[in-house]
Amino acid sequence: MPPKKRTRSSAKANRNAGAVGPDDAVQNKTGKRKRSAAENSDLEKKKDDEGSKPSYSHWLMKSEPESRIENGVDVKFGIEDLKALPNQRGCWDGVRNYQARNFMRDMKLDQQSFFYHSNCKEPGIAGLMKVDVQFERMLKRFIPLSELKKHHMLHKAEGGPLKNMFLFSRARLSVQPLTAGKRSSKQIHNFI
DNA sequence: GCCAACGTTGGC
DNA sequence: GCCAACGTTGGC
Repeated sequence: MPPKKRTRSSAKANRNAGAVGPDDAVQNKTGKRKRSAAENSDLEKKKDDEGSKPSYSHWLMKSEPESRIENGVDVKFGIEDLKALPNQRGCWDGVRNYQARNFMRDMKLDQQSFFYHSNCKEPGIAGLMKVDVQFERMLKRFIPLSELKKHHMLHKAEGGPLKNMFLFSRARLSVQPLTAGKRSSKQIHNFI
């Protein structure tokens, strides 16, 4: 098995093939620091929002396809790296942000996730994977960030499935739902 | 490499 | 619980 890799928020790689690993994704290093705002809101959700959570069907996950050394470790993990793993499967670890972690907990097996290349020469969506984490396919055509933004702006103005995108409203969120509801998911899918 | 955005930490 | 300092993210 290839060595475990970590990135900043995006994350990656491949310890236990076939498992999305939200449980160990975010750790409390000391176990005694204060709860973050995100953690608190998480707890509240559990308390009084049970059952009324929106259910998402498609996701977007960011990772860095270009080499960059962080703490002596190369964090590179692009879609080609996932594709190259045994069974084209890996484990998406190293996610530290609590909201991102919570989204990972909402994921269901075999849902689709778009593989976004970030912090690189050509940021954008490169391909598709299944929540498993398994490579599914490359997109017919790479969709650069600029194009995503164009669609997003248009949908915002005229209505459309991409009118709300965490990609543009929440900086630094490495795991995010792409859309809610079956209809809009389908629309998005056709799109791509 | 720069730096704006923003989440986290931790003293108070 | 506030908030300044700090660290990370990620486009450019």
